[in-house]
Amino acid sequence: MNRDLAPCCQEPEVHLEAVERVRSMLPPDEHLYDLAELFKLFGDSTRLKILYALLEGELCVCDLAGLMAVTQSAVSHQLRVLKNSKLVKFRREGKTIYYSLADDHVVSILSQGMEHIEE
Amino acid sequence: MNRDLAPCCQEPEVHLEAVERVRSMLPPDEHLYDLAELFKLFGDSTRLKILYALLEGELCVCDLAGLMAVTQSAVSHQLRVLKNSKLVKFRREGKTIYYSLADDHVVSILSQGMEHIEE
DNA sequence: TCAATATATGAACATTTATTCATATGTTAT
DNA sequence: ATAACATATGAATAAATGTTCATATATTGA
Repeated sequence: MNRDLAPCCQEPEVHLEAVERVRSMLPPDEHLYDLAELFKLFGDSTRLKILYALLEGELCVCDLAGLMAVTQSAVSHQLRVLKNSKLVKFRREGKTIYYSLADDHVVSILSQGMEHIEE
Repeated sequence: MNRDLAPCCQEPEVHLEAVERVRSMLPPDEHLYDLAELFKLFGDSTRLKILYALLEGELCVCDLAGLMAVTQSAVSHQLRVLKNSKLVKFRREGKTIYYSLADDHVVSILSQGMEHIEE
């Protein structure tokens, strides 16, 4: 890693001030990495559909699979991803497992994104 | 919630009501697909860093490359992605090309995500 | 116990995606 | 026109990711 690399290719002085200001305000790399991981979760239409479906309330795996015309296995795999990331939670009732949203932020993130789309 | 009901897989009638309600409220597939594409843009730490850097104002490609210790080529490729998606815009000044955010929504989407991370 | 049902999971496969390298394009100054 | 510089881009490579298939686990009821 070249931390003290010249800001601008051959004439460092030029944008040095702006670059240093930006550098000091950038979130730490670790945060950026986590944030990317979060957005990645929303970056798949299967997972998005699951999240949107769960906005209305809890649903079981079969409900979700039927709703979105996707294999039970595919839904299950994606639910695991969402579960591991603490975006959904679940409760068991006999053989059935009901999933629901675990985090209010999900709603606001979805809304912000959709607002942008609907322009 | 009145979930004192039987499993769904083999007896579709059971959660049928809930499923139908959800189905009627789901955004159209095309929207979901577009939304996934949007979030995918935020789902890479290189692109995230570019967007965060541009929050402070316009920067040229070399500024960005230097700032984030990444190849000029890599930055350029990602800038093209962001440009094609209308998240950044650019202006030319001689040999230098300055990039800046093209959309206010970028800020709010980033904020929402970061809020979630910082818990 | 065994069969049936709901869900989870591992492995394989196909697809997407980000980076690198080499080179091309476009701009300016000489 | 040529050299130098800033940026863009195509091809290749490697890594990550989503789905499918087959099978495993867990729960219930006979």
